Amino acid sequence: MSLKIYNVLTRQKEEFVPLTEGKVNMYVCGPTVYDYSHIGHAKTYVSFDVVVRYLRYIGYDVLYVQNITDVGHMLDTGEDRILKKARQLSALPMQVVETYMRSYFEDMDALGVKRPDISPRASAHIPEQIAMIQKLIEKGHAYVVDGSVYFDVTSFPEYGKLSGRKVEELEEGARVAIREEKRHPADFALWKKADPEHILRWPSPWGEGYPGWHIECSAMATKYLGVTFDIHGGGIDNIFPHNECEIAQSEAAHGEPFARYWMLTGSLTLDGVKMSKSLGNTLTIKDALKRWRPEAIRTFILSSHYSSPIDFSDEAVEAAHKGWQRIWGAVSLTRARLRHAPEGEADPNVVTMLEETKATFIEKMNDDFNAPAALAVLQELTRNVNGLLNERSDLTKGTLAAIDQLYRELGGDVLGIVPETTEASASAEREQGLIELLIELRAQARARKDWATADQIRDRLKALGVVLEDRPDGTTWKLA
RNA sequence: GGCGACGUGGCCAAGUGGUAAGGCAAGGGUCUGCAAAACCCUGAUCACCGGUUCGAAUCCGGUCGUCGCCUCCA
Repeated sequence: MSLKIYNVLTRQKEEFVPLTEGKVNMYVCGPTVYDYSHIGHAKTYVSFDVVVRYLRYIGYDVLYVQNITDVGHMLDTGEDRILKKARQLSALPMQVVETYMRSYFEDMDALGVKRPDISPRASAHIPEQIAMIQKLIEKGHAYVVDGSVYFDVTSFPEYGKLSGRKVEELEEGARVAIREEKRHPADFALWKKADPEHILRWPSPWGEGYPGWHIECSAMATKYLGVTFDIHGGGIDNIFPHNECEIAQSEAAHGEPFARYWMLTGSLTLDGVKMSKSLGNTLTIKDALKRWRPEAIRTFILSSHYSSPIDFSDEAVEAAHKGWQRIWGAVSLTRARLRHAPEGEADPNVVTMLEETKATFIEKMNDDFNAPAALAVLQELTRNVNGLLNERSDLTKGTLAAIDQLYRELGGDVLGIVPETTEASASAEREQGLIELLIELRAQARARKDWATADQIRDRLKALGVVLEDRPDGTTWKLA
């Protein structure tokens, strides 16, 4: 069975056939780095992280480009977001950019999001953007007015094909254009003339200015992925005008299709309402990570399809966390048992079960990256594994290693919710030794039915965050 | 006002024509010194109305409701 992707451009689920066999060129709109990243960013980039991980898992050579917007993104007041923040902090614009870009990568690293292969910055690609604008002017798709350049939407009949909007409708509902110099209210800026106080500025054929917001993505995607490439991703909230403008600029400039498959992620609300600065209900990734481990947040995000909107709430994340703990418990126990298991080949029956699990998992992911269904497969695997762990004391190293390996692939490599190492192996050797010593002493106490001592050890360790569980084959421990 | 999405058991959520995955919560049970964990068992006819069909959660029409976009947003 082959991979199918819901293509927003055609509003259909289509078989995925890359331009070049075995290779995927992919672009995802990145953040504008003017503040700390919030959990909405987490939803989008974790979603695409799993897309990239899966494409690689099934053998594609993926080139993943995600921009960093550090100039050109205007507020509706016409003010540059970066400049506004810089003024608030009395800092240089590039200090602001540097601060929040580093913060963004920190957050993504913490969430287990693999870094893009290229993270191009808009401010580092001014010449490419200018060249593209010039091409658009030459081809009659853009016009210059007093040092600024605008894209002429009437010159591109397909404008609106992604979002389903029509220029005529836009005109009706459009607010009074702030810049009267535009010929059509829907025309958008490619290049803006810099006012004297605007310090983010570059020389151009039209005078000192700065690029519009949309042109960077077109210019950088083209530079690194080619005129036509395979997948373009982003949040659904950018479908208009941003994504629409990208298509218009690129296809008008090159006369070739831009991205072939468009994948857009659903938005995230917080306790039922959209996050917004004015309501003050934003939750940064850093704050979320103080409450939940990254795997819990990833599991929560992957519990709904990437294209669905999700609502972030304590209860929902907590439920996802519990579900994750069940999987992680089975993985930890498998690895613990592996250390003392008898040598031997893998049990053929278990191997068959694992193969079926893997096949089903792939089937689900092939269906437009259905992570929630894939997660359910992992849960069923976990039920089977826990059953084996409970009932069979004779599991060999081969069997246990095969189980561990499947979790590493599906839960680790693809979904990124199964860590490489368990707490036991990750923690310091001395600490491990101390815990095991206490477990031994407690076992002796239990043997002589000294429950007071046994419980004291367990309770004290629990207070320190070390949870003991007595099983038929011995006591295991894990970090809470 | 325009465009679009959605409405599945207490909660979250898969499932797009053949009699409803999974997780969380709840109840019962097994195991256990106790606990924890795990395992087993128990529950929905899919917002409502009408239509198409041998047959629909799944297609069509309508009603109600929720949300997103249309202006900056991942």
